[in-house]
Amino acid sequence: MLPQLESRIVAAVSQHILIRYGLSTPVVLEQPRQADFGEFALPTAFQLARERRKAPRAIAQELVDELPSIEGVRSLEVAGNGYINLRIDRPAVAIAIAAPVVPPPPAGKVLIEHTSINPNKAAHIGHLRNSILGDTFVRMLRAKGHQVNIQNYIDNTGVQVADVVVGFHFLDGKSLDEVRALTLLPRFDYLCWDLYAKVSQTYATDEALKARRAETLHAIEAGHGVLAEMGTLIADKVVDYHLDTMLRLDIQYDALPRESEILHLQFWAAAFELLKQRKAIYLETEGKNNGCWVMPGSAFSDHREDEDSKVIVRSNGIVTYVGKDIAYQMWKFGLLGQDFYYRYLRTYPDGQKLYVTSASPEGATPGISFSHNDRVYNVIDSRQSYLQDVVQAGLRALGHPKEAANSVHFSYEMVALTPRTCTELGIALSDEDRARPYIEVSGRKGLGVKADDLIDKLIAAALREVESRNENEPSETRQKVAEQIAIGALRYFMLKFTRPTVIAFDFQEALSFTGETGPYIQYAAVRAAKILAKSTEPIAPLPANLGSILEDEELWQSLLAAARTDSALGLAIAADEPAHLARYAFQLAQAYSNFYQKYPVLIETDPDKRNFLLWLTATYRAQLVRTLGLLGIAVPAFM
RNA sequence: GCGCUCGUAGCUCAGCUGGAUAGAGCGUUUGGCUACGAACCAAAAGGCCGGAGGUUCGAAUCCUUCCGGGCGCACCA
Repeated sequence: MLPQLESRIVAAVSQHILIRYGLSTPVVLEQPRQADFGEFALPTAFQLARERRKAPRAIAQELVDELPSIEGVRSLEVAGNGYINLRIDRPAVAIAIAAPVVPPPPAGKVLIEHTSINPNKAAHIGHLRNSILGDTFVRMLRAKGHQVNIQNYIDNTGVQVADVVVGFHFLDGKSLDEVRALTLLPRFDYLCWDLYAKVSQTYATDEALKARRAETLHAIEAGHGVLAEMGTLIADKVVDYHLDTMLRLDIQYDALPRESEILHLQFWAAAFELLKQRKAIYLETEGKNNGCWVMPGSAFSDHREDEDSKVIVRSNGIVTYVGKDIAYQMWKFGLLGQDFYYRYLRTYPDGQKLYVTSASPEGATPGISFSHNDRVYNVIDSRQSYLQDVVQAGLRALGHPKEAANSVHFSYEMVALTPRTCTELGIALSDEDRARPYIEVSGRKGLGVKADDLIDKLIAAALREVESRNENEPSETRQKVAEQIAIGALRYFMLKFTRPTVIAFDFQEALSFTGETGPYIQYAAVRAAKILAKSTEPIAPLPANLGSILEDEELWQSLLAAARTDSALGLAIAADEPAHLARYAFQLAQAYSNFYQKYPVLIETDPDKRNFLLWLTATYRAQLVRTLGLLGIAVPAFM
């Protein structure tokens, strides 16, 4: 494949520069702006110009004259004011592309935490962005040979669960049994969605109810009594719904670490001792934080003065959220000296087993651990970057700079709603809000789009299209195809924006299946499959001599476009940016659509050329399927 | 106030470690289906890359500064 050739060129040029000039200038290979410039371009002469104090063009000429020949490279030429353009040996590359994908060498053990939705209400579109980003990055890393384990953290003892318990018990006067009965009704997660909004709004006017919140939270943290039981019941059921919702998007997990176990196994106590020993935190004896254990601001920021230190343990002795997070992060790297027990929870349709943490060995599956990772990605929205900085600083202060450096906050911006979509949802907006580019969603206000509602809506829209185009297909297969298209549309929509971009969600835009969308890419793969299915002849291996076929510039460019998947994957991983791969998928589909239009395959009369076109169609098909697979998007049987 | 982040075509966004004439989708205008299925293709119009300085052979990209959005700076999670 192409990457081998690329690294061969880079190696040859670097070595030459080292020998000839004694410089270890990093060599970069670019794609020329215009196709007829060649396959690759080297801007190396510009870099050397500075050190050699010589005109770039003269250096480029010197390089071209003196560079030894490189296998697979046909010619070098100086262009512009110092570029070196490379033309490669086309038939050799074509044949290399046809070679099977070599499995990557085993890489390090990686943990990715994503989803991590508060288990007190249904998932919404913002959560979908998190899960889709995380899941896609998992697929990308696995394709590169990493052993990845996927964690979905469950904060089942936090205030948000407490709020819903308050709602059922104190606001609606429900007993434990009554709540248990409710959990068995359909869409219990939607019921909680509404109740959570109701409770949050009632707090504003009802001080007595607000006092119940602290009481409930303490009961849940302690882990016994009716309130705690109710909390467990609610959280477990809502998590079940979240797992089902995510499974619709083909998103799975290996383990669900729960806050309740972090409390009961006293992870924090172990971390606290280590933090004190290493003097990473100290007991404040004056000022507003008097009596608290704090981390000095200088530990996590160059800009912060000491008065901005972060409280880790409150003056009443109770640890803060960040404190627990430091302990959890230590566990991820195996630095805590203890582990969870793991209880079997469910088996996914593909046979993959899911485990949930447990506080005792009873009922636990022995011999399992998800700790001791080399690298950790936390997929958490960018609003929490300050806290993630503190967690990282904690590791550094404990004397683990390597682990701190391998802690990645895989941050992303929120998903908001366009004013138009708010209006469609029946949400009243002020004139001020209507003028804004987007409106932030809010669980407390019940303002948002539920994930399952959106998926249902997408499926319905896709089904209408599928039915109008495929009258003869049975309804079950049409339903299945509509689901694949809907998921493709949703996943691509969430992936095409880079992480720091706020997505202003708009129904009209999300429900569109034309242009730069998942279905466009799926459609390209389906069309390729259709040609291959209709062709009655087997595809012969490419001959060494392809004659004049590859001299057709457009055909050659088309072939080249189909060969860049590995490069695109590598760049996307290096940049921690799934959007790069998503964009590549779209470009690949565009290149294929263009080829499809321009080169009718089955009616081609020259048998050699027909075979080549068939071969290229199969190559495109394989690359499209593979790239879509990395994005978690299936290719339907028809569209 | 401090920190982070963004400002690119009418709209929504790409632009990887600075590199050749700044790209795509939508929208607009025009052309292409007796079909390897048009969820498509081709073409056109549309840009002082927020402003001003600087570094460089070269800046949308790096630095400084200003302007304008967003987010974060709890003994909440």
